[in-house]
Amino acid sequence: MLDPKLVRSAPEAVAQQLLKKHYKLDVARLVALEEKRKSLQVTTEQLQSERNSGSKEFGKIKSQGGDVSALKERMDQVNAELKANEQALVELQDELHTMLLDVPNLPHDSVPEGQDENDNVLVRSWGEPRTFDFDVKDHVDLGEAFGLDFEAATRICGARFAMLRGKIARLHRALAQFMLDVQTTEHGYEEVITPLLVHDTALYGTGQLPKFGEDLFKTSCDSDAEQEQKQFYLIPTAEVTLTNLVRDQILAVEQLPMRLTAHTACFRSEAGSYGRDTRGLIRQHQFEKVEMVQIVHPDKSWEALEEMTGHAEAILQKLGLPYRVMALCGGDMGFGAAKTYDLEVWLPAQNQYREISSVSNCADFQARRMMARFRNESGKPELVHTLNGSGLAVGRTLVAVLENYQDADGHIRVPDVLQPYMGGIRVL
RNA sequence: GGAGGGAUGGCUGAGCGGUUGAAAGCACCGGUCUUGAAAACCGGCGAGGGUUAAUAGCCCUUCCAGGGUUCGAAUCCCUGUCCCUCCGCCA
Repeated sequence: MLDPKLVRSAPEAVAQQLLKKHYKLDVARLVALEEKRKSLQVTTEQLQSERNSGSKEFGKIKSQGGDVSALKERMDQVNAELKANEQALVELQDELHTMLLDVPNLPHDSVPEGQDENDNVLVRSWGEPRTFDFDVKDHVDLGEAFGLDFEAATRICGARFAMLRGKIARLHRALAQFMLDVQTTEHGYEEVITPLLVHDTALYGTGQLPKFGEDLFKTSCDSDAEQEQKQFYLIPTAEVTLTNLVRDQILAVEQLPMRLTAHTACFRSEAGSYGRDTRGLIRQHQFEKVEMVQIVHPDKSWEALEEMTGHAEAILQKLGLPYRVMALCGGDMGFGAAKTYDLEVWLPAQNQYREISSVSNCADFQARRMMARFRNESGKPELVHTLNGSGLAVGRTLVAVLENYQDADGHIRVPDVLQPYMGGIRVL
C-alpha cells in the first residue's frame, strides 16, 4: 500500500508516476473522498472528546450527590450525533482504504517505460546458447523416457499437472537441494519450512489480495463452509509466508537484514492463461520453487536487489545454463514491486529465453500492509523494505537442464554440481 | 472429541464500572557518580491516527477480535479466535 499521507498530499504527482505502470488513479474521486473524510473525522473526534469529558463530569457530579439529569440529556444528544458520525466515518474510511489497497506500488525512477514484455530492457546476458548438430527435442519428449508422465497426472487431476517418477524425480529433488544449499551456505540465507495454507490476511499483506484472488486456490470444507475464518488459501509462492514472518513486528535494527529461503510447492490457478504453455512443465497448477526473501533497512534495499539478483544468477551459472537479465518495464511489472529483474534461461527447443526467476524490491509497499517495522536510529518504529526472488523455480530449471544437456540419442548429462546429489547417476 | 484455565505495553505482571494508557519489576535510553565499567541514585520510556509547516502543542483510538449493556468498560454480557493443563484418539 502506498503511504496515504503521500497520496493525499500529492495526488497528481502520484497519479503521474502510476501511469508508468499503466494504472489510472482516479484523482478526482480520491480528492473528494479525502475532503469528506477530513471534515467527518474532525467532527467525530470532537464529539468523542465531548463524550469523554462529559462522562468524567458525570462521575464527579454524582459522587458529590448532585443532579445529573441535565447532563444526561446533553450526553444523549452528543451520543446520538456521535453514532451517526462514527458510522459515516467508518464507511468512508473503508471506501478510501479499499481504494488504496487497489493501487499498485510506485515504480522506481530507473524502471523503463513500456507496455508489455516486449519492452523489457536487456541488462546483461551470461553464457552462449549451445549449438546442436542434431534436431533438439523438448523436455516433454526427452523426459518421457526417464519418468516424466503427464498422461497419468491428467487422468488423476486434469490439465496442468505432472508426475515425475524415477530418475527425473531424483533430478528434480537434486535441483531443489542444490539451490537450497547454495543459498544457505554461500549467500547467508536461513532455511525455513513454511505452511502451504494461509489465511487471507497474509495474502493481503504481500498484495495478492484483494486484487488477484482469482489466481489463487482456496480450500473449502463442507463442514465449515459457512465460517469464513476457516477458509485457507494455498500459497502461490513462499514469498507469502516468508515475508509475513515479520508482520506486526518491530524488529531491532541489528536483526536486519533478514535473509530467508524456503523450498515449497506453489499453487496457482492460472486463470486467464488458457492456451498458454499448455505443453510441458512450464506452466503448472502446482510447482516447486526455492524462494528467497530479504527484510532490509530502507537505505539498503536497492543494493539488496542487485545482490539478490546475483544470488539467483549464481544458480544458473553453476548449472552452466545460459541466461539473460531483463529489467521489467512499467507495464510488465507486478503489483507490489518498485523494480523487478527477470532472469530468463535459454531453452533450445523453444529457441528462446524463458522466465525462470523474478527478483523484486517492494520497498515499503508490503511492509505498510503488514506493519512490518524496525526501530530506527532515533528509536522510532519505521517500515522495513522487503524483497523477494526465486532462486529458482525448480520445474523450469529441470526443463532447462533437460533441454540444454541433451545429446543426439536423447540422453541427458547430469551437470557437475548436481552429481553429489544424484547417487552416482552421471547420465540419464 | 470431553473437562477446566487463560489472553493487559519489548518481557514478567497488578488492575473496586469513573481521576488507569494502565501499578510494580525487568529490559532499554539519558544523567549523577567512576580513570573506565558495574552497582547505587535521579529522570525518561507502548503503538496507531487526526490536526499542523512541525519529528511542537492539542485531540482521538488502542488492554486478543467482533458485537452488546452504560452518561462512562481493561473491568459486566454474548460470539469467535488463539494459547495452556488434564483425559481420550492419532501420524
